[in-house]
Amino acid sequence: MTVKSVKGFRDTLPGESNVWRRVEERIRGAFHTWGFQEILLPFLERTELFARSLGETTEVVEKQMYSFQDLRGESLSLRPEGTASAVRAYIENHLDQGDPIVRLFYTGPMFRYERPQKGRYRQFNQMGIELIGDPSPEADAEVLSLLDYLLAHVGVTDVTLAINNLGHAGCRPAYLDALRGYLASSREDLCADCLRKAEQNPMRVLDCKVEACIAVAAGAPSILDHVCAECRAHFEAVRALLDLNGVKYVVDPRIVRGLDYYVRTAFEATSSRLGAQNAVAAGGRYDGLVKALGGPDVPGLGFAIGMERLLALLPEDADVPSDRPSVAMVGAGSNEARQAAFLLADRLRRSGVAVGWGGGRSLKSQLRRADKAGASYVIILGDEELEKDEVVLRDMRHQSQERVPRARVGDILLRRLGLDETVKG
RNA sequence: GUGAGUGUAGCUCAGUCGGUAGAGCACCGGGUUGUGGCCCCGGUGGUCGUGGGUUCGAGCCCCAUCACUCACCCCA
Repeated sequence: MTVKSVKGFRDTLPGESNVWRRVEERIRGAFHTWGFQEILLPFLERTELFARSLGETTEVVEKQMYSFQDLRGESLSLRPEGTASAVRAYIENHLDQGDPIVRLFYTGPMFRYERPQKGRYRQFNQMGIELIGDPSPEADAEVLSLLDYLLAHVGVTDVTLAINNLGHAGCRPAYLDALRGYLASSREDLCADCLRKAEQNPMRVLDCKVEACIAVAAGAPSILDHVCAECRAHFEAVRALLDLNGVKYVVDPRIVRGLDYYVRTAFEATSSRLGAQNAVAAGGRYDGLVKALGGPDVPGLGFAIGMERLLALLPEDADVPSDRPSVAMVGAGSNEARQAAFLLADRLRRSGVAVGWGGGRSLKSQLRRADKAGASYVIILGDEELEKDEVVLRDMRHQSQERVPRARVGDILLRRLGLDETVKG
C-alpha cells in the first residue's frame, strides 16, 4: 500500500499551479491598486479566537474545525477562515494607533472538516481583504466595486453579485422574532429540517429547496422591511453608490451568512457553473467584531474569494503565459560535447535564460522533448560544434537554424527573448 | 452525520450469455550516421480497488470492506 493524501487535501500540479499563481498575481495587483497591503498570518490560532468571533453555535465552530490540544494542553485550531486572524492581528499589533482606516489583505489555505464534494475541500485557499475603521457606505461600495472589478479582471464573467441588509444587533432580533412568529404559524407546511431551523436559525428556512418550504418562504416577512432606520439608510446609500458606479447586483433578502459576526451589508458572488457550492466570493460588514475580540470599537468589513472555485470558473482560453523553459539545450556525441553543453546550459541559466536540459539521449529524442516542452529555441552542441567553438542555434517556430560562436549565444538569446532590457536599464 | 453513483493500463473508457483482458491518448524506440511537430511501424505498461463466497471456471454473479465522486447539510 502506498501512502495517499488525506481526504479533502489535494495536490496542485504544474500547469494548474502556473494558472493559479498568475491569477493570484492579478488579484494581488487589484488589491494593491485599491490600497490594501498584505498581512501574513499564522495558520494556527487559539480555538477560542474562532469561537468568540464566528459564534459558538455556528456550524463551522461546532463541527468543522481541525482542533487539537498541544503538548501543554492548550486547544488550538487550524484557521477555518481569515477574518478572525486578521482582526486579532490588528488588535494585538495596535494597528488602530496609526491611520484610523486600515486596509489589509491576506492569502492562503483555510481548513474545515467537511464532507468533500465539488468545489469543497478540507484545505481550500482564500484571498481576502479587510477594511477596518470606516463606517461609511462608501467603504461598502468600494469593497463591492473591488470585488466586481477583480472578477472581471481575471476573466470571470458569469457571476451574480447579490447583496442583503442584515441589520445590526439592535434591530435584527426584532426581525428574527417576527420571522419565528410567521414560521410558527406555518409549521405544518415545513420540512423536518426547517422545523428544526425555524427556532434556532430561522433565516435558514428562507433558502430551503423543498417546494413546500419555498412557498412558505415566499410569504415570509422580509428583513429589508424590519431593520432600523439607520441600517436602512446605510443600505440605501450603498445601493445608490453602486448604481452610480455601474456595479451590477441584485438584492437578495435570503442571503444569510453562516458566521455570526456579519451586520448590515452582506453579499455573495455566485455562479451557476459551480454546482451546489456556488459561491465564489462572499463577505460583509462586521462592525462589532473588533470590540468583541477585545479591541477598540471600530467598524470593519471585508470579503474572501475561494481560489479553487475561482479557478474552476476561468475560461479555458484564458491567456496565461507559460512557465516552461524557452530554450532547450541539446548535447550530442562524445562525453566532452555533452559536458560542454551542460556547462553552457548552466551559464545561460545564471544569466537569466530559462533552459531545459535534453536528458542526454538521442538527438531526435531531445528535439522531440524540446518541441513538446514548447521551447522557442534549441541549442545543439555536439562534437562538430565543440571543435569549431560554436553552437547550432535552432529557431523552433521558424524551422531555421544558424551557427553562432559559443561565447556569443548567451547575448544573442537574451536579445531575442527580450530579456536584455532589464540589464541595460 | 445522511443518501446515491462509480472503481479495468499513467489518463479517458470498452469488455456480449461467466471461458483468466482491449482501444484511443500519453510514454519509449525505429522509419532519417546529428534535427521536433504530421504520417507509418513496433514496444513498455494491468494482483480488473481490496477480502471472502458461488462455480470446473469470475472483470462479469453474491456478501463485506475501502476509496473516489455527486447531492443533502454547510460554505469560499
